[in-house]
Amino acid sequence: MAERLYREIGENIKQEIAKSSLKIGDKLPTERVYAELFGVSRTLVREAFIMLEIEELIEVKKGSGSYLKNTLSLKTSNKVSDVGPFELLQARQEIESSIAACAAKVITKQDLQKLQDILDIESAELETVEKANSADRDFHLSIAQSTQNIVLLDTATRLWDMRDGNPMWKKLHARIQDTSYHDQWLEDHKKVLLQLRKRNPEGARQAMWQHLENVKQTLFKLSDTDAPDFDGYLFAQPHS
Amino acid sequence: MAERLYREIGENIKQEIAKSSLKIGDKLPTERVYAELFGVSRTLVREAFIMLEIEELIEVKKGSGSYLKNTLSLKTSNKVSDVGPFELLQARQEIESSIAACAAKVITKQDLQKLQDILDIESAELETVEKANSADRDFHLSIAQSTQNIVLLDTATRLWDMRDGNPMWKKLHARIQDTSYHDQWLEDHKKVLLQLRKRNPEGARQAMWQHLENVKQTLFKLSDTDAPDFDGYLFAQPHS
DNA sequence: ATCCAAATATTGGCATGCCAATTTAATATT
DNA sequence: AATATTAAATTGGCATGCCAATATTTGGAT
Repeated sequence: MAERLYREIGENIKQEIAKSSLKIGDKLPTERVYAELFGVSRTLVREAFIMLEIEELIEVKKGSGSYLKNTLSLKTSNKVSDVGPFELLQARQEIESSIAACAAKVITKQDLQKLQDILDIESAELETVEKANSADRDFHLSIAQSTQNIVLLDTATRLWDMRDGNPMWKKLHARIQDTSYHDQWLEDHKKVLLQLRKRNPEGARQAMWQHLENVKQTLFKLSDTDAPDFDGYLFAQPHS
Repeated sequence: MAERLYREIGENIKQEIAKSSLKIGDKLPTERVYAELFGVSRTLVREAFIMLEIEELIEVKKGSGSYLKNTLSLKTSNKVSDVGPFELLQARQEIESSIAACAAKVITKQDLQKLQDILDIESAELETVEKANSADRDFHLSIAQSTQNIVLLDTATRLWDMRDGNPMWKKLHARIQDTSYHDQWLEDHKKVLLQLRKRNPEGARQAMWQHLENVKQTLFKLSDTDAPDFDGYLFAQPHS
């Protein structure tokens, strides 16, 4: 695996911590103890400790010892980069439906007009996949922008852009362009906009929820026909 | 400051990278170069490199060198980092209440026990501000973790950590420790946990919403007594 | 017996030095 | 001259050893 050793040591230490019943604030075994336990030098353990410290799992105090600070990061490899499309969509469903509800409360006429313009583009200009994709993104992020909350916009943007980092998504996306689920989603978008026009928070939440539910279902069907490639990404099924 | 040296070295290296016009993929100066530059041992620089590697800023290759991987983390002040406490809390209210609702559907007994443990710590151990703050963070993020969705956990973590980058928050936070709003919030937390126990999504959503509403109101009052310092941060008032 | 101070032990901080992987330069081979 | 082979230099990997901060024990004074 050609991985740097301190990472392996760090992961091992995480597991040791998880196995033991250490509580937050408790003192960890010393570097020397782990060094002997794993049969490596203390330097390496120290580096692993630095890793855990950066991950805010422990706190290191000179002359005293190291202390458990946080039990969250224990689950190995919290890498967000290689998260599956379904897990990502699940998160987007939760967050974006809330954003839609929030937007419904404060959306301006200009924002509504902008969304309408985007819908017009989506209706007409289905030429290329990129165009459609870009319009789709515009629609979702414009709603986030309508909340007038930079943090919400930033969060939505971040979630959307996570797709691009994942190779699985491209496969799924390639299949989407063949069929015309765009029509379904266009209808979804219209429903969302309608609720936003009515300034109905719960209606907007529900409409956005349903939209992303439809997207999930569509992707699920697609992945079903291409099952082998998507092994390991199905664990994060919608749980409702 | 009493900060570990490798952190300081790491920050210095970040600045050096920022000053120089290195692009992604470019080779960094060697550990030995930095060691001589800063007048420390290579071990220390190596530790700083590990820090940057954990932060996904660089990639270290044995025998070859270290390479710039990501320039995003360099920006100490991302556009969102200097957002006001109220705008941030508003966003957290929207998102974390949804997360709570989501968690209520799938939370395990272990997760519930863990939350109870955290509450116990919050109840008893109000010694230092850091402890209380750490427990608070643990409570909120543990709920996010209970959703078993890494993206949601990542999002919640990101939102929480935005506080630390903002100087305004520290001022507010300094005032909070004086008074005992902790009791109020502890009660809020208990209510949230109760709804999670009942596995009542809408109850959990409401409880978390109310909790963050209370936090907002508290901060608003505090900032009111210290009005001049918070000019420019009040634009993002709760809009409901 | 209690308390305080000094001695001792423990623990992380850090520098030095040698090893292994890789890259680069030199040299041989065609 | 081009290419393959080999030697040298570069670079990160890691262990050892001593230093400094903290914690613990000891012993004497009251």
